[in-house]
Amino acid sequence: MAVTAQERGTRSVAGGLGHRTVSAAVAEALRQRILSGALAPGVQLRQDALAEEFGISRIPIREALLQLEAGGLVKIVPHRGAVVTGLSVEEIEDVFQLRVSLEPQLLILSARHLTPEDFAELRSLRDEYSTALKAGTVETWGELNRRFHLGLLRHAGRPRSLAIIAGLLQDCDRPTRLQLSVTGDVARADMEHTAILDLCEAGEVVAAANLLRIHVEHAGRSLVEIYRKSAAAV
Amino acid sequence: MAVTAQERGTRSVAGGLGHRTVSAAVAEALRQRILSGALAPGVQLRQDALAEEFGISRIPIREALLQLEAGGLVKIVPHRGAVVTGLSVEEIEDVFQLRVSLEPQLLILSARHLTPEDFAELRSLRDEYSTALKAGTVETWGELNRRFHLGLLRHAGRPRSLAIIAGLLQDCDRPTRLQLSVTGDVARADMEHTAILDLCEAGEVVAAANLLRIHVEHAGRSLVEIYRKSAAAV
DNA sequence: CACGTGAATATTGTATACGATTGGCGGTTG
DNA sequence: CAACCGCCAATCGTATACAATATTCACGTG
Repeated sequence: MAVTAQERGTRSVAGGLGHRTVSAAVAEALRQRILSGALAPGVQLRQDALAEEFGISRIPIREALLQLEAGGLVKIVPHRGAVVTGLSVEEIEDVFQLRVSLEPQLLILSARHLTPEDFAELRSLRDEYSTALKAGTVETWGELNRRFHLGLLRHAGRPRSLAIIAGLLQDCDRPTRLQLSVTGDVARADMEHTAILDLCEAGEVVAAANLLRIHVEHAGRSLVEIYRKSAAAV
Repeated sequence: MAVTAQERGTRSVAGGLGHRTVSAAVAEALRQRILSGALAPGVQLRQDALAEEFGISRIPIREALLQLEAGGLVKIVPHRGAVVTGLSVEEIEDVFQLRVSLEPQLLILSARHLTPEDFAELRSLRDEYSTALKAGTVETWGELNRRFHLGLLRHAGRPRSLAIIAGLLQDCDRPTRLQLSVTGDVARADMEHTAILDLCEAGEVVAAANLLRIHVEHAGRSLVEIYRKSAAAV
């Protein structure tokens, strides 16, 4: 067993039309809406409306909402419905602090097991990423960044840690769009990704881990600062 | 009608107080069964059987299973049902490694904000805990240990970290029963809990954090060792 | 005029019924 | 004798229907 986190790399990301159940498909659709910002924090999701919109019954809607609650994207209150969640500044700081605590440590474990194929894939991701940034297609950035970071840590042999980090990255994703569309940290992140890759390939795992730590620290600080300025965050 | 476990609790699940929905009550009932070991890893949970046993429809059963999947207690495969999950040795090592990385750090943040009321509660928990151990009532140990550790870290101001640690502690819980009924680490854990409390109250937060780290490290090593010996772990 | 109270309404929670998918079994065939 | 194919039973997934609960608003009362 222990197959909880592996398959999501190959299957669930795979394609929109590969879903075996309706509820899973709805969950994915809603997930993307929330992550893309189309459904803002605080919005209430009414089962009837969603059911009618998707042309299905309420049962799969309910199950999809439960799956989303598992990922922390909505909060369900009995008899009162589901509400899209948002992160407070404290929670964002916490998420980045966790990433700082965990990611470099895992990179040290994972780096020396990265294969040439892994490096090829990571470079490809980085390229996609910088292309997407130049094109201004912010929608895909979070996903690409997530896959990049997870790809780096893939071979750490720590499945539970990886699952946790996947969740943290997803939570970073939503607020990060804000950061990216505003600041110039974009280019910096791109350069840092490249540098981390180079250090890993050169076998300088400790230096790579340090840079990764700085990379995450900076992203966190920058994001928190922006969040504090646009103080409307719930 | 082989198993009518409904009798053991005179009140029907639907009438259980504290739960506002049937699905939540079922989820809690199943959770306790899994955590207590009554439902071993690998066991398949059939919705029809559970529905009949609880005297309710399959819908709340399904939703309860989804909630359990959120907590990682079962794995649901489309069209093939839910199976109780077990942790591999690697995952257990990972869980304890995560606790080692996170808990001491949070204790440093939390310790100086612990109030006299907090200390009173923590001492009470520790007393309950040692009493339960002398009485051999292993069932409650996990819950008490969880509340003790979470209570220590309560004021760290890191909500997300706390939620993650809560999950880690729950995952430690199941395999830990094994450890406790076998080894003599019981008394040691009790003493360490007391010592950690004393150091916190004395303001020696760094020393307390160090001891906490050692405490968790030892529990992890001991458990992994036992797991490796009784190699039946799935 | 403020405020508690009650019924009406909207929304969620659960039961029942039907359809879809999976896995196994027996028959047939090379 | 082994392997393949189609049928059948078991189980899960979804739709429809009903019940329970929370929210809203009008109403009467202090």
